[in-house]
Amino acid sequence: MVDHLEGIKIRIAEAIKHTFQHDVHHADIVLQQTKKEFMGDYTLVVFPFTRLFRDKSESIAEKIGLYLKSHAELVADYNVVKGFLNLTIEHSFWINRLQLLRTIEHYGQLDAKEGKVLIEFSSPNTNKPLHLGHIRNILLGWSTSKILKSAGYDVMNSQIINDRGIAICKSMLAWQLYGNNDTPQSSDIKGDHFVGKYYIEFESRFKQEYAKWQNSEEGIRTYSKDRKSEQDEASFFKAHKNQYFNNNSQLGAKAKEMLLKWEAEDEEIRKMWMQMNGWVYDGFDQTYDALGVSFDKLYYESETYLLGKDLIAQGLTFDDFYRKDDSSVWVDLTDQGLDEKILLRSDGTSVYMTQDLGTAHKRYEDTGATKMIYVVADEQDYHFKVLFEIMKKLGAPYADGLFHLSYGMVDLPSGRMKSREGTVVDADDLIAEVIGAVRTATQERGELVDLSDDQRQEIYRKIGLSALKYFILKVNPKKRMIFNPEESVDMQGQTGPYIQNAYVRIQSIKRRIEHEAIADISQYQLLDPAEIELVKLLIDYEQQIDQAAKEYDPSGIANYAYELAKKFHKFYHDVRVIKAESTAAQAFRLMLLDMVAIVLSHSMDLLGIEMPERM
RNA sequence: GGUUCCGUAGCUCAGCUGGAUAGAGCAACUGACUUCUAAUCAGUAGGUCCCAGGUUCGAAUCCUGGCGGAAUCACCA
Repeated sequence: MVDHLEGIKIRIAEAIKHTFQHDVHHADIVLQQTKKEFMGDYTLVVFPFTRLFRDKSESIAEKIGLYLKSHAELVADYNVVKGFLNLTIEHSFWINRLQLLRTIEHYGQLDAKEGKVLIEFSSPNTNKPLHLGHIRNILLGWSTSKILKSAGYDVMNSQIINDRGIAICKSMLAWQLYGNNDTPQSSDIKGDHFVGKYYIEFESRFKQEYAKWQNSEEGIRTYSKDRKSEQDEASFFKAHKNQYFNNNSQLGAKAKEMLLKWEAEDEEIRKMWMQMNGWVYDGFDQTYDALGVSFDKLYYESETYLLGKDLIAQGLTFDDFYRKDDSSVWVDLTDQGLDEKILLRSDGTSVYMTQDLGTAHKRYEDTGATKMIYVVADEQDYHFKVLFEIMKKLGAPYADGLFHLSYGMVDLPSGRMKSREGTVVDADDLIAEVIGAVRTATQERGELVDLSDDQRQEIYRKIGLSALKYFILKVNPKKRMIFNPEESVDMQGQTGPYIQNAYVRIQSIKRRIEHEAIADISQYQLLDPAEIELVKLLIDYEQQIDQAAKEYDPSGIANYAYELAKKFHKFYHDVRVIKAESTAAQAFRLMLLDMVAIVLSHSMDLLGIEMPERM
């Protein structure tokens, strides 16, 4: 990664050395973009120097500025406002930079870095289809993975599929009881939706059963016996639901029996389980495909849920791990401001944490990854703090490379998504809707009429997904976000389609220019402000990637891509390319547009967004 | 109650390790298409950066304490 401003910084360090006899390393000098209400390109803030140089800020700025103007060929002019030294850079600098960028083979691909990274995202349960919450997770995971690759890491995408447990047994049971041997094929329903249908079926049958029980003798007796004072009937039965499921429910008993049979590897149950999960995977694959994401390594909970016990056995030889009288195993994390945490139940069975410890270790053994990123919603912040802390106590070699990419929940304008109230936004529906909205909008505009139907569909798909993905990724991950379905299909303003439109406009210009640009670009001297703005952004790109990778935050890239598109649209409005005033100007602009298109496309690719050639 | 996260324009969001008069988009209003695609551009209006202290030449940003919202604090996953 080159620091394009290094030349200027070296001169500033030199100016300081010469004028104030102080050694400042040029890499420590921070230049910021000059605010647009002032004259200049970059600004040096000199306030920090006042004490060091025993001089007034204006005077320091003036002296450095004067030195630069006479000694630094890149600095065309300067002005001082209070403690701010604003530097105007020679136009030749921008031309040089652009030419340099154009020679870089894969601009945006940073130097290879040490260490293998494994990133886990999506990680669904197999009892129902993916929804909007998964979409945020998947987009964040995919984009972060892309960004890390671009920053030079060797990255593997992974997910752990929660394919076992009581939830899938509910779906299986309902299918067994009420399914009439239907299949996704026979009923023409996508596999994951098909299985989800039976999960809902179970829940609704269970609800009926429970309601009936509440009015039975036993139900009434339980209520009057176990209710807390001032607890009304509705809230009592709401709280009692789990207990009912475990102790009284016939459906509950059957589901639990099925789970036990599954654990005992009952042949018939395992067969049904494989069949139903197979349907779900077919469905998931379609959704992943539609979103344009893929995984390198899959883990299944059914294969990992027993892991971790060995690690805990080892842990018992360390401080802070101990066995209680009832033979349950605990770890004491109070020295880290956390609690004591159970790792093995008194009957020797494992808990969620046990499994996660084991899985992390297995992944390290499988892949050698020393950085592992978990893309999981912020409701599990505490869990991961504890997990990572235990790993440290166990002395795992990858313990310092563990990172929880915690993100906020997705709310609807009406509030939280609730499956019980049917407000969950289905992933497949959403994808179909955004593409449909684009189709309608494009047809209204009357564009693309000369293309084949297939070509048009492909463009609708790219635009629709860009609207959806950009809408989600532009928000800082750790913030809870409000997803407004209407705004998510907006195509104007700060949106994916706006950025795509910039790219499309460039392609359109290039299609209209037949000849190769042969003119000497350095003959072009009087750059338009819009052109300078573009070069400034372009030379900043790798810095943006580096930062996004350090912070595991795609929103920075999303905002950058928007800024670049915005500056381009301004350029497009202000400056002619095809009817440029000179051949040198045109050659410069074509080179500039090539770079802008490359960076727009690359940055959007980091977000998992494809560019259409027309729209 | 403990811990963590969030609080910026009517709405959705930027604001990098502290820097100039806090920025975008949407919505509202006004202009610009015989011009390289108007999914665009230019402009108007819109602010107690939750509140109060503190650190600093300088605080939306850092610290402390409040207020409001969310999550979590299971021998659930």
